[in-house]
Amino acid sequence: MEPTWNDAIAKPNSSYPVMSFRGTPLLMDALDFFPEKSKETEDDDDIDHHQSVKFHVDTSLDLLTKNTGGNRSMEENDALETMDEKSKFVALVAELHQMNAENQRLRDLVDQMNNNCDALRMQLINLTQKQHNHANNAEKEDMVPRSFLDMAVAEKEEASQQSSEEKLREGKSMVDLMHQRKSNGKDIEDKLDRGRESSKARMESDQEISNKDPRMDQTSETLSMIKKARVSVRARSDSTMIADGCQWRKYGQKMAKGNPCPRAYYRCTMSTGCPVRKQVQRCAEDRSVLITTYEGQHNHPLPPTAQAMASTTSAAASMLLSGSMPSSDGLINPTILETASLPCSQNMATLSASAPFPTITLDLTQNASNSSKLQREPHNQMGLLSPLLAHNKFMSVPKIFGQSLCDQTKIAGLHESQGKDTAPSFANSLNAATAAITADPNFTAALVAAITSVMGNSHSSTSGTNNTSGDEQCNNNA
DNA sequence: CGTATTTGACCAGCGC
DNA sequence: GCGCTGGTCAAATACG
Repeated sequence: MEPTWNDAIAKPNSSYPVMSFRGTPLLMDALDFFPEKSKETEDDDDIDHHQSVKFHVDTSLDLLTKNTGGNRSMEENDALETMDEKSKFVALVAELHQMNAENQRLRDLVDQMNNNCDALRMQLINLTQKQHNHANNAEKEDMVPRSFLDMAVAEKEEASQQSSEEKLREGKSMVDLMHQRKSNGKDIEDKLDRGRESSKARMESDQEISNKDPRMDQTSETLSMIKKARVSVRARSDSTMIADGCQWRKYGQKMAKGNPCPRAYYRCTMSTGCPVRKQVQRCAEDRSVLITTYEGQHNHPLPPTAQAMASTTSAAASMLLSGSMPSSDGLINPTILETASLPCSQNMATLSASAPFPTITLDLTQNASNSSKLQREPHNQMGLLSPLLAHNKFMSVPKIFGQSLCDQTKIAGLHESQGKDTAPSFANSLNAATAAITADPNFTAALVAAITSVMGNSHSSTSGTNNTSGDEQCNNNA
């Protein structure tokens, strides 16, 4: 059991560095007036620390030896003054130590929170998969005509249960890999490839699984889909791009079918080899609406302003695919999915798992017209957050989406487009997939943060780019 | 001159 | 196989 916030707060580090000659590194950090020198010796052994301590000792001795041979009362006064200054100095140093320790403790807490978040996310994925399995088993018991997906896995269902869970864990480890942003993109690709190979090898070595099993390459398919999973943001903006905190370089522009406005292609330039790309296009119906589609995950640290959108993309991609993870039970075949709106969220979020890439669309334009104040202030879209913020701030976001997801009658249009055999399975799958996405606190918090970020910067030009591309021309023409 | 943008060419996937 | 479309590349161009 990992320590919680309360535990960490209630049990602060008892080894707060105080003024002493123990030679703790924090002492020198706090008093370091030569950071470069300190960095050079930062990785050295304890000998350097002893030398640092000796420096203080020697200084004290120098102060004391300067006044030898003088008047004894003067000596006492100097000693008292020195002692007074030293006590003040000690107090300041102790305060610095406390601030340093507090800073370090907060960093540790953030790390712990991130770890806990990841662990919870994995648990959520696991639970979702188990629910999938239960639903799938119940379906097969109830339904005489099985869907082709069920038929594909029916024979080995019982025997492959364990291997499915192993594959699930494999897939989760792949999702974890996607979150290792400190490694470069090539490393991630290599790890993913190795993971795919090991996953394939594991499945190949599994005598219980037929070579013709359609799930054979589903893990690799899922992984590629994770990389291709997209988050689309619709927002009203007069600028050519929404400000998401990242630096982008335009590498192409195309005229898309059915839209007179060109589509611009950007790639992230905050790090060499960053695989993140985005497409920016104005809506054909309403050219004041800017549609930004993100794809991929950053492989570098992000500024806080970019963290929100990146987290949204990352969480949405991983959770979207985890909800539709076909590796364990073949429950969802994304190619048969179609777009589903979430009416309770007033079409604010749309899950589109249609081929080839699943996409979550965040429609930030729906409520803008409902607010007269917003109409007077076309750039201000904070009103769009009202559906989220009006419900206990961030924490109610999953509930908002969850309610819509629980009402399967609201995706009736999907049932019409699907066969009778596949519709219930699809509805359950979509429900579970979207529930997994929207129940993820990381995603929902990131979603709200991203929306806030976008809204706060929608009227400003995006950092790193200042293009006058065709979409702006299109907007001007419109 | 270095960097960013533009834009036509090229490629892959898909449907017919 | 062919055409269409989306996506990417890279040379040319613009800009600071």
